Amino acid sequence: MARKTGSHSEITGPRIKQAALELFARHGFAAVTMRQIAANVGVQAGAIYNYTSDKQALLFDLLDGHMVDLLSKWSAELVPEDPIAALDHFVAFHLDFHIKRPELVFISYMELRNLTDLNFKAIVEKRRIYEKIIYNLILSGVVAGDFRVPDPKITSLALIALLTGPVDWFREDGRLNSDELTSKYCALTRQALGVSAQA
Amino acid sequence: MARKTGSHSEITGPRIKQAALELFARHGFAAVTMRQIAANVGVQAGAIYNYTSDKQALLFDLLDGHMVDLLSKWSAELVPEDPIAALDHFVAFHLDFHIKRPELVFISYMELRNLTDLNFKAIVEKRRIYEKIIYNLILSGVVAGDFRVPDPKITSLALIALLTGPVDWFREDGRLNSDELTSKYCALTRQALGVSAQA
DNA sequence: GATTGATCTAAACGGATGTTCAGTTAACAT
DNA sequence: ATGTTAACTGAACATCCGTTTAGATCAATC
Repeated sequence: MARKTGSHSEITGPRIKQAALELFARHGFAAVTMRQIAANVGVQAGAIYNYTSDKQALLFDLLDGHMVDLLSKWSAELVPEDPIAALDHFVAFHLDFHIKRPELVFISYMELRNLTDLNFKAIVEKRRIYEKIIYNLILSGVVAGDFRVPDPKITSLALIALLTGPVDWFREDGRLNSDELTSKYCALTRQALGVSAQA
Repeated sequence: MARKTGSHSEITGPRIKQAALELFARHGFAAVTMRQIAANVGVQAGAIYNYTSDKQALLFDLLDGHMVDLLSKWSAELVPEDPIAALDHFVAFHLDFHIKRPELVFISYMELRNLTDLNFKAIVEKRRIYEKIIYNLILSGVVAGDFRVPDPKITSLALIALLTGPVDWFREDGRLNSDELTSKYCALTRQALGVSAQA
């Protein structure tokens, strides 16, 4: 047996990526076998190598694609100049982007160590760029006198931890919908950054 | 060859645990082999089975011991009745406990999925107890009128994410020492929970 | 100084791993 | 109808996995 009916190359490729994503997220990169991924797609293990050079590339492409997606989507945003409005905008953007991709967020945090040195550096560099974005955002609010924070650098790291937390527990069909989540976290971050209440 | 000079049972046991902890944290449970752990201790793989029933037990004992340690240490704390002072106390306790055990915190988050069903439930139950502690702490502050939070349940989850974040980046020899970290996070959490500034 | 038991080694076990590859099939071009 | 090729199978590969086990070594005991 070989190819069934119809050409499958344009459907099998994405399906392998999707299966790898789900399995890596659920069981971890090291615990997932190529045979499991293949079985999930309905194909033999060898067929995967028509679409990826090896298991490592499968992981890297997922993580790198995630970061490229994040940075390019933020670049396309029209960010208000007012620091407080910009903060709200960022909170909404970050929450929305991350909540929609819980598996990618999860493996991007978990599986960094399973990247080879070169691949690792490539991802960390893109992450550093994103951290710089939020650092500058906080800094401009401090300079403008809108935010009251003791240490912008620490605050920027704390803010990322705070805003990424919901990925662990938020469910679209849970007690809150995403709009309610966003408005609650906008209020929470405003408060955390010392925005005066009447603003 | 077998035993060198002197009895080693009381030294080899802890060393296996320590090696397993370090390797699990660095490479992940599934990626670490019994032979690697053994080599780290300076022993053959088979010798490990004098101290643990299998690889799974090695992981579970680490995670369970961590939670038992956390809960018993908090029980031993003398917590002020005043909600704001209690919050400060909790922040200091949580930060101190967690930044002293970065590897255990890391694998407690990462390797939950590698536990068997029964072991998993045992850990999650202990974690739930800890989450309840901070939830009640926030609730009492809200009832007393000291905290101003829109949703105590969400705030308690956000607070844990916020306070556990430093584990990822805090270094004892970094820009901040642990006292500075604690005071900055006390201020940050007070602000986040809406404690009025003059308090 | 022989016996015992704790501690460990070295080798082996069946099975699983990532990856390769010769061969097969189905779709398409001519 | 024939040839070509993309897409896949099925089997093989060397190696590694967690775990077991028989036997070696040493400290302690009598």
